[in-house]
Amino acid sequence: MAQLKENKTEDKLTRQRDAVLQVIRSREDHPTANEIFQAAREHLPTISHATVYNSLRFLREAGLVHEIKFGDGASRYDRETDRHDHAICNECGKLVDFDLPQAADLIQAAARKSKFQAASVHLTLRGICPDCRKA
Amino acid sequence: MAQLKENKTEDKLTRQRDAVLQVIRSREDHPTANEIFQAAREHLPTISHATVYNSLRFLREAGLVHEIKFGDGASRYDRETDRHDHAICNECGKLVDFDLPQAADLIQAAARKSKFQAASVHLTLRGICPDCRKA
DNA sequence: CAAATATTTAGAATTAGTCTAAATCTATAA
DNA sequence: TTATAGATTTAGACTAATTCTAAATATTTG
Repeated sequence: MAQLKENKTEDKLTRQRDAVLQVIRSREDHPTANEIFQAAREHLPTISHATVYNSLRFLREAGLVHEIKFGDGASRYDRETDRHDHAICNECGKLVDFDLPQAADLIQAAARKSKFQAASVHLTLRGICPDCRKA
Repeated sequence: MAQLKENKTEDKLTRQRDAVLQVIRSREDHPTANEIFQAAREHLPTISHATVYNSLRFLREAGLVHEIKFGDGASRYDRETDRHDHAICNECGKLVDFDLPQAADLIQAAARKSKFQAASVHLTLRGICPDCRKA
């Protein structure tokens, strides 16, 4: 699963990869691969499905985008790569970023309890978003 | 999404549902729907794919099992239904339960930051599990 | 330029999960 | 007990997300 990068061209930001990155950077929300594919096609009409997935893997491994996987279907992609937490609406599925530094502080305690060597921690709140609460 | 149970037979633990529940209860780990299907067939050879999914939904809504959805493929099912946290190994994908009560305590702060009405919080640690650390 | 390597493409394949319609089961009321 | 209505199960079709494959294209380097 872990791979070293040794080739010269392996770290290139090609036209397709850049188009994918620009789509993600231009959006406040967390688009799915398919939404990114649709948007990228407006600039690069021949870009393929597989290339979007390949580009997303490349950008994720390069640390340029953040992948969010909560079941509920497709992975979503986030331009925010700093550590942060997520809230998910149980009604409409909306996904919102926020940062709770106290969650980050629990990393040592979590490592101790789980016996894992910690890489990152991340808190998920489930509840009702402001819009759904109104409705 | 929320549904009230009003019919007489709707809350019955049928033979198929019970077989699925027993599979989950008999395991320390977190099987996928497909693993549960394979195991349930040993006791109930005619049970179908769809019935396993229907049973899992039923058991989840009844609070008898806990569904865990981290991308990486299929939902996993957990006999532990009390609030708890998860650690996921970045190497081998192993999923381990633990409880960090301090994470539960952050629910109010998380609700305040996200503006959501909170239902639950849950912390996810990513890192390297003890087995992979050895290897 | 030519060879080697990397990337992209289109479409097939895979996997998880849902849907459908027919068959079966269960509870109940005449 | 029998008829029937409602619930459940079944097999298989279907959908959606993602990965794989093999051929075509592009890029780098000697």
